[in-house]
Amino acid sequence: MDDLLSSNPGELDPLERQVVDFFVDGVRVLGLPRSIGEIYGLLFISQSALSLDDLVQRLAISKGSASQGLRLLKSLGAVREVEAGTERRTYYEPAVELKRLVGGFIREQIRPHLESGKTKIGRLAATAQDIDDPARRKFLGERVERLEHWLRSGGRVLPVIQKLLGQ
Amino acid sequence: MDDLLSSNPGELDPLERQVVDFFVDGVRVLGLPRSIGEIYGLLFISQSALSLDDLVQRLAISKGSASQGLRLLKSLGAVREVEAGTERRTYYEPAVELKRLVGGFIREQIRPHLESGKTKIGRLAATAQDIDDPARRKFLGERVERLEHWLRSGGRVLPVIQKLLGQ
DNA sequence: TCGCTTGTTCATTTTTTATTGAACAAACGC
DNA sequence: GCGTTTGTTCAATAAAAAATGAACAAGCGA
Repeated sequence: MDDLLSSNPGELDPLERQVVDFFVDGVRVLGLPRSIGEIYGLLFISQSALSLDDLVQRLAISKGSASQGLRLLKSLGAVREVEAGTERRTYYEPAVELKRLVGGFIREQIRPHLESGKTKIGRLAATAQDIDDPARRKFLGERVERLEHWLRSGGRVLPVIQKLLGQ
Repeated sequence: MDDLLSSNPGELDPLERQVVDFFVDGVRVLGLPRSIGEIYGLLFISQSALSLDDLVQRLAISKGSASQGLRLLKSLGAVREVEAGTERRTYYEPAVELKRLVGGFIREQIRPHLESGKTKIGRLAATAQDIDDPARRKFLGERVERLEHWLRSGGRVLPVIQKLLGQ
């Protein structure tokens, strides 16, 4: 029951393979699993939206991987569900605007770490206060300040990045 | 043969533990192995430079890990060897300037990926040219352009990041 | 209600990545 | 030369992360 442009059989053609591999490499740099790159890559190069089952068949991955991968990609704002009038199953298409992709990554993967880092440094500062030896305590205070400076800098840079990529 | 401030026995004190754990978490975000965080963390919180053997003993890691970890950290410019007048063994101290750390990470871990990405997109563009169907070819051309745009944007943002963190 | 389709969850298995440690090299003094 | 110290390499092992797939829900129509 193939329609004209999508729903191919089991294998990827060479160009699709090339694109998928490109994204597999790309997401590894970001510390994300390969299935994420495969899914996004295939969506990126497909002219029509794909269903979870399309992804399972074309990429030869499990339903579990496809489901989890789509969830993460949705949380990053990297794929959206497409309105399919009368269809029951949902179809997905990629977000291709750099601004959105970077924004989602920063929001979901970077900011939470900056936040928890801030908390940990707070605890660290408290521990450092309790050190008896004054010279040691002074040194630790400097180091803690250094960490705080790092985080502040990080927090200031992120919006600039987003602004620069924003169009 | 302990001297006054360094060369402690086998274990880390609670504050050292806290700092080391902080960096272990930190480097995981960057996709680096935990031993990297342990080594850098201990150096960061130590008032005197440490030798490879100090790291092995204090962190209870193998000589192999310490050696490889130091190599990576040196390549990132995150630790430097300290001049030890008459000593035979070499001692290491951390680089704590954000500029240097970020610069090293970009140079060693980001730029190479941007470069290889550029190459791959070139090959992709070539493959896309050979597609027969004109509509499909047009679509692929647009996607390739999109990728090229992403990489150009990335290349433009990196220097800005470095500049903003540069002091 | 049942049966069928679509999608999610999570314990187990597989794959990937990091760590270990033994063998090796290099540098030094004697 | 030899013995000792310091550090590196890399094949084998251990640890961590991702993928699988079976069991489970949720939605829908008959």
